[in-house]
Amino acid sequence: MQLFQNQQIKIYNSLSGKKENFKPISDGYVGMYVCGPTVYSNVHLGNVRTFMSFDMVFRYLKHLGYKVRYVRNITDAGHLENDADVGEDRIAKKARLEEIEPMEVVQRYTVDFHNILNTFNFLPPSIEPTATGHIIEQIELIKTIVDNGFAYEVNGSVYFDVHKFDETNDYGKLSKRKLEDLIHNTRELDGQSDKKNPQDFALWKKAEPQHIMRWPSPWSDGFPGWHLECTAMSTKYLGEQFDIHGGGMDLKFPHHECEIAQNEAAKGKTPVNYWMHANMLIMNGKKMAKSTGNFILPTQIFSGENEHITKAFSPSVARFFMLQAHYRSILDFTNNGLLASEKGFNRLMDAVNDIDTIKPSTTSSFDILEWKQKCYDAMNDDFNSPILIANLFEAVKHINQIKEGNSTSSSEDLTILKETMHTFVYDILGLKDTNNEGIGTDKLSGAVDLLIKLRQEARANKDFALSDKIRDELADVGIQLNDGKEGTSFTIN
RNA sequence: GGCGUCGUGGCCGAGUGGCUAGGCAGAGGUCUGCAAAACCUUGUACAGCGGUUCGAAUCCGCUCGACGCCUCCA
Repeated sequence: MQLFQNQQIKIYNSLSGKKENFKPISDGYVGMYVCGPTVYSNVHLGNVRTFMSFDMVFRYLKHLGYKVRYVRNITDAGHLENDADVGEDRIAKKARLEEIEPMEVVQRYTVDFHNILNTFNFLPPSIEPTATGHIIEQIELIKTIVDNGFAYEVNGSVYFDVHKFDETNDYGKLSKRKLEDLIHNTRELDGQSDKKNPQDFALWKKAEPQHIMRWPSPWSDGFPGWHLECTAMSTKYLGEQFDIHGGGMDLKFPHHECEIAQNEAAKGKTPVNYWMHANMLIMNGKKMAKSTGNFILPTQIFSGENEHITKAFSPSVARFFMLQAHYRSILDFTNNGLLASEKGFNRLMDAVNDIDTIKPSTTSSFDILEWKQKCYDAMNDDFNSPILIANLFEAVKHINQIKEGNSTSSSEDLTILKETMHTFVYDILGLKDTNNEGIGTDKLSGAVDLLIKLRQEARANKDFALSDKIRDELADVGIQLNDGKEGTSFTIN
């Protein structure tokens, strides 16, 4: 394994609001935690974007030679739909509606989540813990927080005392909120509340009699608060302090803020060195969210069956589309954007494939090492994939110019070019050449090659009726012939 | 109402105190029997109004607009 740890990465840290030089706690090792999905329905594309951003981070850190422990949880304990003390949790609600066990809901959508991520060519995380598998750790954590005086029990439920905490610590440092402002702006919710203050959040909730997902605890039969699981699991697998914590921008407050508070209250330490937040994917200018119905499912993109798109797109095209925007920017999902990305993606892949057919020269007209460093520089600058992609297109242009005889490359440089392109395109961006999959590996290419030969003969005999018939009918079944200087090749659409 | 992010050429989308982002579309060209595909060439944009500066689209202030969070949410 080649090491590239001399590359200095800068990460935008949400906590400081600045780009900071990345320095892991232990040299050569990185601990990264990312908040995973609540598995109560199919993941939509917005969810995927967040996880894709961190998949790219994971891939790049690994490429640099870091030993990365990447923990991404599955939230399979239901949490309430609102902050009132009564109400149904999302998983239980789904279970009731579909007349199945809550754990069937969890299983169904966990499998769906994994399938979708596999289709998008995600690397699996190192550990994928579930909330329900860590109830004991969560109860222990609550006990510690209570012992430290930062939580109180009321009627079998335990709440985090935000006001008490804020006397000695800084509640709101991540989301740049002041408790003072929160007091004035917290909405009054219906229902009786046991909380001392509306800003307090639940660590443990006593279950109503009909609540199915419940566990025994010193306080009541109940279930843990939502913010708790991430603290319990990140601490267990990454330690009380670790390097990177990621998640969607919408989790910054209250979820991540509460995680910090829980850690500080329990361990007296601030848990995370670098907080990273991926921005939202929007559609039609509005946030993609299950709760509003404004969303698109990955399977609809692959099939084209959604009113917002005119055709199907491959997973790699969708991936490429999302990586063309920086992870901290809001990205608007549009059909035109996908269409543009698809063409660009195909051009990129064609060029990567063409490297093998290039004839080397004795000299190079392109500074390959400088270009390679520019690729690293882009990624080092807070994982700037759009700049990286711009650089990759510079190489595409170079490759095409060589083919045209307007540029040259030595064979050593070609080797570096190919290696670097493969590294960034396949290993780091995680793209796959889906369009040309299957070509040359089955009997199809032999058959098409025969048709190409027959068409060549027809053309030589000036039998254009026949040659055009072959061309057009192949096009009808999705095989496109490409006439070039070196003969005719084909692509499958 | 509070906090925060943002407003870039036809579209998408980077970045920066003075020097080309990139992709798509458009235009011109090469190739071709004709096409398609491919390739080459081509664009001087940064919401508005003030201010700082030798110089700002980039820094500061205000205005307008969009979005996000403040309640489950990637």
